[in-house]
Parts: sequence; structure tokens; C-alpha cells
Amino acid sequence: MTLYEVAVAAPVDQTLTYGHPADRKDDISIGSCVLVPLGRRRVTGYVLDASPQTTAEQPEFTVKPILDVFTPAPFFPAFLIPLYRWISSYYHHPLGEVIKTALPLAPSAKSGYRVKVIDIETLKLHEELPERSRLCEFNWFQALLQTQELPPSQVAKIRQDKIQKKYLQALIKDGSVELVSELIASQVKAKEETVYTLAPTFFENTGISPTVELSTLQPEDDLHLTKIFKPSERKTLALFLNNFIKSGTKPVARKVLLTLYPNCAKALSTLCDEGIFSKHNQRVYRDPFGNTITSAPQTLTLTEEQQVVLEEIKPNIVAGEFKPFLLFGVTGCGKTEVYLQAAEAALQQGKTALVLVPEIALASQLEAQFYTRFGDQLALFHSGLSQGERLDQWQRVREGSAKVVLGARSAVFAPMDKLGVVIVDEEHEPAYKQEEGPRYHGRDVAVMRAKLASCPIILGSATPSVTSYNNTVKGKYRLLTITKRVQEKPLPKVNVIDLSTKKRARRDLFFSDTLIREIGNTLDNNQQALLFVNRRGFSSTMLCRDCGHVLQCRHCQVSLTYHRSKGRLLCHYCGFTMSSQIICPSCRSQNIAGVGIGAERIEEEAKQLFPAARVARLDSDVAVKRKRYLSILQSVKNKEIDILVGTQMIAKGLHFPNITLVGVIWADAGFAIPDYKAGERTFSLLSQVTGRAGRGDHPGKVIIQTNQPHHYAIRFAQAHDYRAMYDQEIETRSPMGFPPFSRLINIKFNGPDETKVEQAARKTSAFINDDCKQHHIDILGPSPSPVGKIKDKFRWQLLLKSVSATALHNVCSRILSERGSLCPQNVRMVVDVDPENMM
DNA sequence: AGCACGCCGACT
DNA sequence: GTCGGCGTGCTC
Repeated sequence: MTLYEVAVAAPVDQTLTYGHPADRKDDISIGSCVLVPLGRRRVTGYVLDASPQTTAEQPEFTVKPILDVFTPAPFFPAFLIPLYRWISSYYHHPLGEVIKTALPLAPSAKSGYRVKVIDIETLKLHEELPERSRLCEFNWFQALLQTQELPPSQVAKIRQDKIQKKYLQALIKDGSVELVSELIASQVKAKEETVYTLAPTFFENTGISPTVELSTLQPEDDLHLTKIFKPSERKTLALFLNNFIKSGTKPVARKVLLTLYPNCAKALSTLCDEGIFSKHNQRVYRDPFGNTITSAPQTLTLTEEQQVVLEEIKPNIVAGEFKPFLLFGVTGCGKTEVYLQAAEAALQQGKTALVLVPEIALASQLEAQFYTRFGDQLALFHSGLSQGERLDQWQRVREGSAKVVLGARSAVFAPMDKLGVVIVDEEHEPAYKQEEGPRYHGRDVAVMRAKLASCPIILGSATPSVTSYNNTVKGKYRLLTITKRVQEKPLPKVNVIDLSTKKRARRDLFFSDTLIREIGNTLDNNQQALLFVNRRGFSSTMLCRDCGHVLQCRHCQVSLTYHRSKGRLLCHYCGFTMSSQIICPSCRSQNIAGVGIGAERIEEEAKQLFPAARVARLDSDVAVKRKRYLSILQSVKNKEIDILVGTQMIAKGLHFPNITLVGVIWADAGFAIPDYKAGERTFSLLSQVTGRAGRGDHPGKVIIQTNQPHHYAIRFAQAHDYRAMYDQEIETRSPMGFPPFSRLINIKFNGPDETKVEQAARKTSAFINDDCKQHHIDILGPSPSPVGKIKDKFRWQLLLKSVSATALHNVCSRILSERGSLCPQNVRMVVDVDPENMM
């Protein structure tokens, strides 16, 4: 018999061994998703290995058989299994859960339970028993008497209610009913559109050559068709040809034809039957603004620097050798073209390419550029896809019909074989770090994937992370630099305004006189301005003017933000809201005022200052829907907006030539975060925002307002001097021994009981204390997390720091193996390897 | 994560 | 003496 190594989708640390199902002949292939028994439950399992059972050695546990196979063919490719295993061990997360997050959906199924009556006589007796008379009050019990069984959905409901669950258990205990587990598979259908194109027989029948004459074909042409068609069919054919020719002979969607001519369904099917059309299913791509992309692929001529960079990388693509490159190039230097051509080089070798971008950048032009270049060979993964669409993309990649994958973090798990090159754009972005479940870093996983697949990886950024840049200094990565912008456009001039000394005509506003003047000039020139604010809402804190009390969320240790558009106070951590008409909970005063900047307020002030200007705001409040987000971008593009106010969301990847002024309202927001990366983050954010100005023919101008004009992050952002910022960071981090001079693992504890959380943190700290001393690991803490409570859960943390990654991982494994005794059940322990965010 | 086993307090 | 609270540990 065959034994299978299976990772189960449950927090189980080891993989488990299962046997072959009795009623099945053929082997189950590696990469299959299966249903396995786990204790009393049934869970999804992932088949990682198969081996014949050795008669010599019998395992000491009872091997249970696999119950069912969800996927007829292997679902995930076997070559990704080493990557899954690496993530599981490096990030200290159960393998089964890693695989679950790596797959496009859970192709599964929890087990559901059906109730079946075994002994109807005892069940009937229950009605008469006085202590169980309440049973009869439940509808499900009546139904049980009638139908002798209950569906899984109903059982799930019953089990949610404590009292009803008790009664159900009693029935099971005395043997009158039985729980039967049942598979509830999630129904996922790939979403496709029906399209029509000209059938091969059409060309035979008409004598028209598909290559030569089609482009000159007119819809009203006499097509020399052998059969005389009805008017409706002629009309349908003409409509089709119209669209077909207009789109450059791309298949026409049924939906489009039906909209133009609602009654054409019959005619369409006739035309198919007559061999004029052929019908098939296809995904129809649109650009970020919802327009169908028609432009033809074009390869730009490269600048000399771009050329040099590509020549460095190409040999590794051809030879199939792992090599990490850090592509350091200023904004607007044409990194995208390098990516496109690197991917093309991979395709020429019969290989594939994987391109990762931060989620938000996907809505930008990048998506359109890749589609224009690679067309149907491109697969796209972003959070806007439905489960079905995601599965659809996954299968296209799996089959090999999509050879270039463009996507956010989780696209690093795309199942492409023969990987030729991996590209991580904006590699410094903290968004690459997954902050729940397996807390992997998309960039680092990408590096490991390239290593396992033996191909080069390009990490691109205008402001590389200090860690990555340091890797080039250490010789771990190869540094490639592009210093010149395309067409040698100058970088925008950056003007830093000291808010604490500069006089302001309007003390009540956040706009300095310079900023007001510059916005005025910009508007006069018919150009657009972008104002960047770090926070959502109207004002970031609500302060009692009488006693100084700051209003906090009831469930989190954070101050509430006032959102004027909603007329409410909002917690940005848990979503709690309350009326803004309140009295101070501490002194009952009514004199409560909002202080601190928010995007809403800046929008308000901009409207006040420039009543004639068209002002819009773009932040996550406005952009809850991708559609709305895109429509605002579209209006900026169409010059229907003069001033765009926004948060982080507008800092990345927007390419609008008519924006000539960028204003940073208050650059200091990031400094308040107690994190060794605060300076680095502020620098890259300012650099990115700065890069939005002057992308067209007119030179750009940037105004940064700050209270700390001498802070290095601001000074070096002003000077566009990445290297100086890097040197400064190295100088400050070296004596402190922070990364890149060490590695960090953050052990986090959370739970509803504050003292228990604290105790668990202290106990864990004591448990590893000697070990850490011996292996040169610093323990920082235990201490309450910077945000001490979120969603009614108190939070403590223990930060481990060491030069030796191995030592850190060993200690971590020791902690996790003792998790049970260190943490009571209502305290959760979370391990965060290479934490990106300490909050 | 579930789910069971097991060991202590408050009730019939 | 039982019922049920939740602390501890296992799942092939």
C-alpha cells in the first residue's frame, strides 16, 4: 500500500502520514488536495509525498486512509513544495496553513455534519420525558422526527447555540441519533465570457484570406456567401464585423453584440451553425480605466544605462542561474521598460516571468503596459479578482498558456514552471510583508523562489530598503544603477518649509504662504496640484479643551479620528464609530476640539482657499471600491480635477503629466512611530511623493512642510540623495545593533485578560533567558506593544535580536514547542520573523 | 483550530 | 455525589 505525506490545513506542526483510500485503484498524485480524517474532524490535506509502505517498519501510530480527493489532477505543482517547506520553517508557521494561503482558494471544504436517526423509538420516547420536554420546542427536533435526518447547514446552526448543542449531544449519547460527517465543497466556477470570431469555414466559403484581406474588409462588403441569410442574420453579421475590424480582429464578446442588438441570440446561433462564426470562451482584458486595450505591442529603444543593466541580467536568464540584482534607479528612469524586456528575454528562452508589485501599483499604468506587451500571455493577480477569476488565472498559469504573471504579494506562489526571471518592483515597500497568518515577506520569498528555480531576480527601487542595499555592499546582491531619467528630465526642485518659524497669514490653516502661492501659480498655469497628507479623516485626535483628555476608542488603545463626512468619530484599528456630539468622559465638559491633520480637513481648507478650483480627495475612505478609485484617477487624467488631496494611496505609481506641483502638508507624521525604520520610511515616502511632480513636459515643483527641517530624512529627500540617507542609517543603526547588523524576531502575545497576557510574555522571557545569554541573543522587553490594546485584546511583545539567524530560529522553535505551557489558552502567541511593523 | 480528556467548585 | 467550568494535549 502507498503511504502519503500530507500537510493538513490546521495548526499542526508536523506533516502526517495517511494511507490509500480502500475504494480507489489509481495512485493519488503529489500536489493533490484531499480530505483526511484528523481526530474526530475531517480537514483538507495537501499531498506532499508518496512512498510505498515498507513492510519492515510499521509506524507506531495507526495510519488512517485518505477519505476523498478534491482535485482530479494535481492542483499545486510539486516543485513549489520546497518553497512551502522553507516558508513554514523560516516563518515558524504550520506547513498546511502556509499552503492554504499559497493557493488561490481553499479548494475544499470543512467537514459538515448531518444528523441521522439510528433508533427512532428512543427518539420518540424523548418527547415524553419531562426533563427533555424542551426538545419539542425546537423546530429541528420536530423535523428530525419527520424526516429522520438533518442537513449539515442546520446542524451547524444548532451547534452554535449552547443549549441546543447540549440537547443534541444528549441525543447522540443515548444512541438515538448519529453525526455523519459530510463534505461541503466550495463551488467555484471559472468566470469566462463567450466570444465570437470568424470560423475557419468562413474563409473557405468566402475565399477571403485571413491575413491579407481581412484588414481591408468593410462590414457592408458583399461576402459572396453561398447561403442567403435572413435580415436579422445579416444585421448581426454586420455588427460583428464592425466590432471585429475596429478592435483589430479580436474576438467579439456575446455580451457586446447583445447590448447592440438585443434580439440577435437566434441569429448568432444560426451563424455558428452555418460555419460563419466560431464560438468559444475567453477572458476579456480591460485597462485600469475599464477600456479595452487595443494598442499594439511596442518595444522602446533603451537608454544606454538600461541597455547595460539588461545585458548584465540576460546571461543569467539564458543560463538559468540564480543571481539577485538590486536595480537602483531614480523615479522616472524607465525601470518598467527593463522589467518588460527582461520578461521578454525569458519568453524568448521558452521560459516564464514573475513580476511582483505592491497591490496599489496594479491599478496604475503598469498593468496596461504589461498587457499591451504580452497580451494573452499575461496572467494577473490582484485583490479585486473574485475567487473564480483567481482560480481561472491560476489554471492558465498552471497549464502554461500564461507565461508572464503580474501580481501582488501572493502572486509569488503562482504555479509557473520554467521560471526565467523574477522581478520585484518597489522592493522596499512594507506592503510586501504579510501581517497575518504566515507572516512572510513577499520579496524574501521571491528571492528564495528564484534560488530554488535557478533564475535571476531583479529587486527594483528608487529608494531601496536599507537591508537590500546593504546586501549589495556585502556582495550578496549585485547592484545595478540607473542614474539618468528618461529624456534626461530633471528631478523636481524641492522646497522645505519650516512650519515652526515661517509666518502664516492664516494661522488657522495648515497651508504655509509659500504653498498657497505655489498652488495659485499652478492653477493659473492650468496645471494640477497634488497634496499629500499622511492621515485619513478630518482631525487625527479629539482633545478636551478643559482637562486635556484625549478621546480613545473603547476597544483599542488609540485615539479616535474625527470624520466630518460621516459626522462621526472613527477608530482606524477596529472600525468602531461613535457620534461626534459628545461630552468629555473625564470632566463632562462640552468643549471638545479636533486637533491634528487629516486628509478631509486639507480638502476642506483647499476648497476654502481656492474656491474656484475643483478639489477631490483620494484615500481609503473614498476608495473602498476599486471602481471609485479608478474613476477619480480617470478624472485627474482628464484634467477634471485641479487639486487632488490624498494619503499614501496617491504616493505610488501615478503618472499624470499635468501634475507639476506636489505639496506635503506635514512630513513629520512618520517620526512619531517608535520604530528604527521611521527615518527610512519617511525618506522613501517623501521621495515617492516627490516623484509625482513634473512627469510631463513641464518641470515639477515640490513643497515639503515640516517642523523638523533639519531631520536627515527630510534633508536627504530634498537633495534626492539616497546614498546619504543610507549612510546615515548605517551610522545610527550600527551601534544599536539593529538590522542590517542583526536579525529580529518579534514574539507577540495577545488576549482579553491583560494580566494573563503580561504573565505569558514574562514567563516566555524567563524561559529563554539563559538560552539567549548563551547564544548572544538580546531580549528587548517583554513590554506592552506600542498599541497596547486592539479590538479588546491586550498586547505584549518580546523582541529578540541577534547577529545569528540560526540562534534566533532555534530559540523560536524552543518557545513554540513549549507554547502550551507558556501560554494559557486565552492568550495567543504569534511569531513575527523579520518584523516590518512593530505596532 | 477543534475536540476530548481530566481535574476542581456549586448544585440536585 | 453529579454537572459543568475551562486548563492541557493531540490530531497520522
